[in-house]
Amino acid sequence: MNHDNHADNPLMDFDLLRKLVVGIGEVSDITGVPQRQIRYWEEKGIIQSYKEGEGTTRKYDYLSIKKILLVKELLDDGFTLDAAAKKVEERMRMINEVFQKLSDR
Amino acid sequence: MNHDNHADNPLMDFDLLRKLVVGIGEVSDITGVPQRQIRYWEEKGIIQSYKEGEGTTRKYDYLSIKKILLVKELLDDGFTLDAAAKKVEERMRMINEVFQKLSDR
DNA sequence: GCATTGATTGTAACAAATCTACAATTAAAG
DNA sequence: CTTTAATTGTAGATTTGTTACAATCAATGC
Repeated sequence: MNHDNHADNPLMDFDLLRKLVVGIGEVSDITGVPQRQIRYWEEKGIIQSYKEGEGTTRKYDYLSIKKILLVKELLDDGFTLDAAAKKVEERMRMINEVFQKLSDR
Repeated sequence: MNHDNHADNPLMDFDLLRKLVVGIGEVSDITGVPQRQIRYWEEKGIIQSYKEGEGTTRKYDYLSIKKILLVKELLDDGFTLDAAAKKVEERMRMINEVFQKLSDR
C-alpha cells in the first residue's frame, strides 16, 4: 500500500535525512573546521558524534553539522568556546524541536 | 548581513543537504543494497557517484541514494536491471526538477 | 616577567573503510 | 547446455579515521 513513500516528496524525506550520516573528513570539508578541532570540541562535550559499532569511526548527522557550524560562527564572533557552547545549546533546543515536529509530519 | 542563513530553517537548508555526501558503506546501510552491488550498478552506468579527488573514495548525495532506493524497489517488483534503470531515469528527472526549484528558493 | 589556563595543533602507530581487478556463481532464456 | 544478465567473492593495496601523548600559542592574573 505504501511501497513508495520516498521519491514523491524530496523536500520532506526526513527519514532519509536522519540516516544521512557522514564521516569526520566530510564534516571537516563541509564546515571548514579541522578534524582535529572537531575531535577536541567533542572531548569537551560540546559536539557529539556516535559510532555504529565497537571500535569504528565517528558519524555525524545533519543536526550535528549544524551545531558545528553554529559554534564556529560564534567563535568567529569572539565568544569563548564555553560561551559559544552555552549559546548553541539553546539554539539547538529550538532547532531540534522544529525538526521533530516536521519529521513527525 | 546574512551571517546566519543556516539554523533558522532546518527544513530548507538545501545548501547543507547538497553537501551531505556519504560513503558507500553508509549508502549500503541506508538502502540495504550491498556495496558490491552498488558498484556494479555504477559500472553499468545506472548509478553515479563522484570522487572528491584523484584516487579517493566514492561519495553519494541525497539524490543518488534516492535513485538507488528506486532501482531496488523496481527490481523487487520484478523488472530487469535495464528496465528498472530506464524507468528510474524518468522518475529522477522529475525529482531533480522539483529539487532544483525548491533549492532555488 | 612568567606561570596558569583555555584553545588549538602535530604526529606516530595502529585500525577501519574503501578501492580495483580478477574470477566465480547463479538463474533464466533460447 | 550454452549464452547472457546479474550478482557475489576476495586479495592486496590505498585512503580515511582512531587514540594517546605532547607541543604551541595567546590572554589573563599575579
